[in-house]
Amino acid sequence: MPELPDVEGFRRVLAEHAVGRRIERVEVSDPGVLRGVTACDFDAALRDHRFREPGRHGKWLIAGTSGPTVLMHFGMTGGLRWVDRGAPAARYDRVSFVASEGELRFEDMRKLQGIRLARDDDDVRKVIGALGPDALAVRPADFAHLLEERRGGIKAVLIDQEVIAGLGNLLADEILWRARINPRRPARDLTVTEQRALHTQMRRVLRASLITSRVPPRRSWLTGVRDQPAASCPRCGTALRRSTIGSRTTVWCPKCQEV
DNA sequence: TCAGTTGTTTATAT
DNA sequence: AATATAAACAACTG
Repeated sequence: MPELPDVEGFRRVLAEHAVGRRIERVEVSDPGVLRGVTACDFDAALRDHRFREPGRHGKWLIAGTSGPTVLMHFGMTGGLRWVDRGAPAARYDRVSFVASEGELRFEDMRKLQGIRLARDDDDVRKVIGALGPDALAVRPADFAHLLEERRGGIKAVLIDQEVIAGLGNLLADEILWRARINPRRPARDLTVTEQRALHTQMRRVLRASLITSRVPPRRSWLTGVRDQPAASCPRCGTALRRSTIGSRTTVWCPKCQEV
């Protein structure tokens, strides 16, 4: 489910299929995913405009057009597909941007987040401006500085979108496991070596995940074994531990990631 | 029936 | 003030 690599995949769907296409109309089958705008106004604002090259910041997809900008957040279950015109609706299709060559479909089972309409750059900034730098763009020195400013545990800091944008639960656990850092270590207590390791592993995990547009559940990765009933560390074989941090399940290796 | 789910926000507690 | 936790959102799955 959507973390930075997944959203980057959705960005590519838009970039490969929808850029330059004229939006004939927007069909809203469930207005529950539209935030701060009615289906009628949304359609009217976008009609006859063309998609431009899309951007992304953290988990937000920034879909610019020749008119307003569409901001999409996929929550835990959202997705974006390009389909033939008039293709049968999937179970959780909520909004369809109809062009003459095909349709861009926003789907989302749980509707935890949704779609916003930004009428100008200022509207975009209201949403994106609250976020920290994108996880793929942050430089090592800035990364270290961000960690030193925070008092909380390192995992809570990594998934805080106002610190760094794009990391979710799976990515944070995977990155900490690779960097051999305990998720409850205070962020400001990390040594310079640990800060560097964390940044390096963050980039490495993200780059690998971008290829498949998801955190790959390979058995050599924490992500590949974390949901097994008696999961053991792919690196050392020690039984993995589970606990809850920030109300989400955290998995780590008590041997590789000693406090 | 119950617990759990890869995201975010809000209320409450520390 | 900052940090941590739980609940809520909605709709499933095992």
